Amino acid sequence: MFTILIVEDEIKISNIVAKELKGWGYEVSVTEDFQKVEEVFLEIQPHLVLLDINLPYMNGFYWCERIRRHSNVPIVFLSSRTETMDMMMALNMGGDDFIQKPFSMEMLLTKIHAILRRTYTYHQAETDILSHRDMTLHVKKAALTCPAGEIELTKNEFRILCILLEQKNEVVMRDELIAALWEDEHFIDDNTLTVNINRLRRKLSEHGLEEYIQTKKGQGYMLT
Amino acid sequence: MFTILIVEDEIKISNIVAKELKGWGYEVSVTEDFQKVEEVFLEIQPHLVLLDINLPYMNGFYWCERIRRHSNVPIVFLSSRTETMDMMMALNMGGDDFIQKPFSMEMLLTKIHAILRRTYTYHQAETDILSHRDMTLHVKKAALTCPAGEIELTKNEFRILCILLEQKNEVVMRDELIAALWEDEHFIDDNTLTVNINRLRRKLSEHGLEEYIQTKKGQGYMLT
DNA sequence: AGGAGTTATGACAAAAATGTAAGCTGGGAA
DNA sequence: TTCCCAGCTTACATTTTTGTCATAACTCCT
Repeated sequence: MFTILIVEDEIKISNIVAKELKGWGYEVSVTEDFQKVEEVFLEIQPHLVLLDINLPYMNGFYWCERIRRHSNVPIVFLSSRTETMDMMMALNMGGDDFIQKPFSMEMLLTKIHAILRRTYTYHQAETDILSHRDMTLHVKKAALTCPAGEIELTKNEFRILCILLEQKNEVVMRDELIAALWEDEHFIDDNTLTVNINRLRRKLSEHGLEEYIQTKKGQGYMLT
Repeated sequence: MFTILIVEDEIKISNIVAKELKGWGYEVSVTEDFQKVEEVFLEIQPHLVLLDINLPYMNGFYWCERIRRHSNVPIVFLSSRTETMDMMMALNMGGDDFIQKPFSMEMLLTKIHAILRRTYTYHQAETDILSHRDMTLHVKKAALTCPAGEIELTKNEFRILCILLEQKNEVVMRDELIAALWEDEHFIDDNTLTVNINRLRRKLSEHGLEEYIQTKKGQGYMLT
């Protein structure tokens, strides 16, 4: 469940917003005690911050800057100022969106939803995945999928493929691979890498992924 | 460097925008051939899509929906329609932002920048590392480090730890773990999971990480 | 305390992964 | 052509990993 922190001095507004958000299943904390924004923030570790710009003690930009020193939590600014400058400043300081008062609750919800989705839902799925042509590596499963099905990878195969995928369309030096796989064990047979590449290639071929790993003679390997 | 795909039928506009974006160091592709949006998309694999809503062949919503079947790339809608409904629809369909024409180039750049930051910059460092207390899992190396040094993990240990780390401070059900590790092999011994947890625990203990994995009886396991 | 249900542990055999050695290939240089 | 060298392939022994079983330990009831 998502937790949202509202930093707003107009209690009338924060009450309405908090109630509405709670109705949609969010957990909501409100603070008007601006001296304590950071304490509250650390305590509840919100998934998103709704931050009014016009605050009595220090303005929203100040708190945004403070929050950004330690956290990448999404920040949505609220403001009755309509100047474009404010809006751009908010975004340039690390804010994620800007909503002008008065706003419709529906719009607020939609924007919050979109940002939470972008921040938490999408990314999680995306970063676990490295793909290239017909193969998809599910990093956190250490398994590969292709049109022919799932391919189980050993630790070595997984590591090699990760490195190649991270630098696809670039040559990865043999040395770099050896360093990455065997760290300090410098007594490793140079041919060991070749054998491991061979085994990976075979496993790919067996599942219809042929000639994915290309040899760059005298240098290393490359995915194409 | 970031690649941006512009899908826009008014060439006047796309030219101006493309030129401006290029000036800021983005790589830009433009398409007005809407039959081929998907081909172009797959070919260039953009980091962000600028999508006009009012397109002659199929509208922007349609393409958004098509793109979202395969990709979570950020999508920013452009539209001369100002109705709130359009804007909300755009966000609800998986869009990330909505810009009304006519727009200032500055505003467009600011928004694009904010979204790219949210999508790619913030999380990058965080994603291949999962950590908890004294242990750090380097996801793409399938290896764990702790004050005592590096801990080699087997495939099963790695998978279990990934799942626990992704949901740290939450109980992970035994069923969930079994499903994640053995997918369809429903003839797996239920105790097999216990044994694997046991082995993982032992390996952690041997490196000074004791009592990290807590048993929640009748439910599953939890990292604390 | 007794008993049922759940989790932990140790042992073991089967399967998989890994490093190394020995010989092979194929293309470029002499 | 012949030779050389980087990389490839096959084979094999060793080490790891893995699933299962049998048994122990624990927890929560009554």
